[in-house]
Parts: sequence; C-alpha cells; structure tokens
Amino acid sequence: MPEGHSVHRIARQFNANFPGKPLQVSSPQGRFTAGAEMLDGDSIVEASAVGKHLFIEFERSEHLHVHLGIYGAWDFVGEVTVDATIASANGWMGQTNQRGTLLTEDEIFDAAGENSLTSIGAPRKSRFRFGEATKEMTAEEWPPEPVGQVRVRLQAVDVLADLRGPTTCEVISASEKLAILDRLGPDPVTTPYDAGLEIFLQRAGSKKAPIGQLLMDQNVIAGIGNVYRAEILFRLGINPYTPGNALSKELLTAIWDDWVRLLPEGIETGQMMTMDDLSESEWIAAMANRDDRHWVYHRAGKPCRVCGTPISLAEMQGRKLYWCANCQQQ
DNA sequence: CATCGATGTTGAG
DNA sequence: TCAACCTCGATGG
Repeated sequence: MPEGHSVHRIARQFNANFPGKPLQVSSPQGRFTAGAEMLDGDSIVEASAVGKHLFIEFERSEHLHVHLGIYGAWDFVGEVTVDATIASANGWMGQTNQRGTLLTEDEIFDAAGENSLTSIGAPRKSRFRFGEATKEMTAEEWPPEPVGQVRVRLQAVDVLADLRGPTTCEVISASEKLAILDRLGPDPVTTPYDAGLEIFLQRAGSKKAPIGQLLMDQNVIAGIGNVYRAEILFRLGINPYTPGNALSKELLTAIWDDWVRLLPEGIETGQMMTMDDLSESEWIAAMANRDDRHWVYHRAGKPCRVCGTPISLAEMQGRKLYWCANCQQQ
C-alpha cells in the first residue's frame, strides 16, 4: 500500500537511527538466510528511496534492496526517533494539547501509551508496544521476540527494524542498483524539477496508453500508486481513459506539478491527504476515516464531493479505478 | 472460523 | 489477461 511517500519515510527513519551502528542481521522467518549472512556484522552508511524502491547501503558496499509490494511493512523498535512526521503517520497528527497547539514529542511519547507508533508500510498495526521498547529496556526485554513472519531483522544495540511481507528483499551490488534507477521514471524528491518534467513529458506524452495506466507505470513516473493515481486525475479534471499522447503539454505538466506537491506533503504527514482547504469538521472526519481524505478513491457510488455525480468504478490493468465521469472530462 | 481484499509487480500463457 | 507472490485486517458466518 505503500505508495512512494511511505518508502521515503522509511528511508528517513533508517537514516535517523541506524547509520554507523554494527548490526546483527538475521532472517527469523528463514527465507532470507543467505542474504542476512552477507550483511551480518556490517553497518549502514545511508538509506535512500526512489519511487517505491528502498536501498540501504552498507559499509562493505553491498546494498539491501527492498520493495514492499502490496503487503509489506517495516516495524521500528527501540530508540526510535519520534518526530512530528512519525507521530502523524500513526494517527497523532492534528491532535492538540490543552494549549491548543500540536502535541510535543514528549506528549506524543506519553499519549502513545499502548498504541503502536512506528510501523511504516502497509496499513496495519505495529506488532510492538511503544512503551516497552523505549522506556528503560532490560536485558530480558531486549531484543523483543519477532512477531509474525519477519523476513529480515536489522538489529543494533539500541534499535531494530523488522521487515515483513516484501515482494522484493535482496542484496545487490552498486551496479545492479544503478540499473534499477536507470529504468525508473522520475521521482520528484530525487529528480530535479526540470529534468523530471522533461522525462515525464517524453514518456507519458508519447504513448497512446490511457493516462490512468501511465501514472501507474513506474518507468513513466515513480512512486504513484492507486490512491494518488485516482486523486491526481480528479484534482486536474482528467479522464483516466484519455491517451497520454492526447493530453496537452500543459495538462501533463500539471500532473507532474501535482505530484511534485503531493509527494513531499505525504512524506511530511505520513498520510495521503489529497484534499485541500478542509473545514475543521472535514479535517476531523478525514483524520478519523481514510475514505474522508480523498476525492474519489474508495468512494464508488458515493456522490462526488464537487458535483454529486456517483463516483464511477472500473477495472484498469487489474486495479480498481475511481473517477467522477462529470468532473473529469479533459 | 473461513474467506476476501489491499496504497504492487512479475512472468507465464 | 491472469495467477502467483505474501501478509494480515476486515468481513461474514
């Protein structure tokens, strides 16, 4: 589920808490034993994200390449940095204290209590309780037993990360990493604006495939998934079935511009909040319910928020496609 | 309890 | 086009 913003958040979390620390690397599940042995004892130089791909560079110059697919998620446990972005991803965003200001980091720690805090990826609860991992861990409590199917555990002295459910988890070389980056379309966070726009215009504007399909093609533009696809097209009034080569340069540029805007917002907030200028009641509803954060995604049959027309639903390339047939006619 | 479906991608047919 | 991959929350009995 993780679209591009989640993967950038994971890279950020690794960079905040892991680089330079010697790691015990294991595969509790047993399906990544050989790879774990290659990395065991090494330490992380830096993590990076491009599109939905995560790369973790190790001192011995090997790279752990992870793609979460549709189920994957990382759990971070231990001395985990909790900044506003992490807190927001776990539902604390928008909550205020008695002074009416956003919760401070300490208040989030306290408020978290028994709630999960640091699972990033597929929308599911963390397998660990925040308190037990951060408050004066004893030798018996650390490290916590893996819960569920953990493909790989990266464990430092004071923090660990568990990966479950990835579609890809492999050790690759620098050149193999470059080959992946080479074919990926532009990611607004890692590609300069002008260069990214040029590649997108060329790859999307030259194809007769419907734009709804092109936005899901990671070689055309990187990091967009089913939610952002539906939402961006609605925001710009574009029909998902319009061929890429039938769209004006201005509209294609508007798509790139919208992704340039939405991706950093998603990274900062941890949420795919694709509606703007919400009233207070709309904001509260959106924080409580995913479906209230979107214009059309997951709203088949419900009235369009703009014109009231029932939202359409169809299959495109085996994925659910949502759009408003009235608002999206470009 | 069983079954379904999901913010994804690959490869077989 | 479709099954397979892989995990687990939601849904329905």
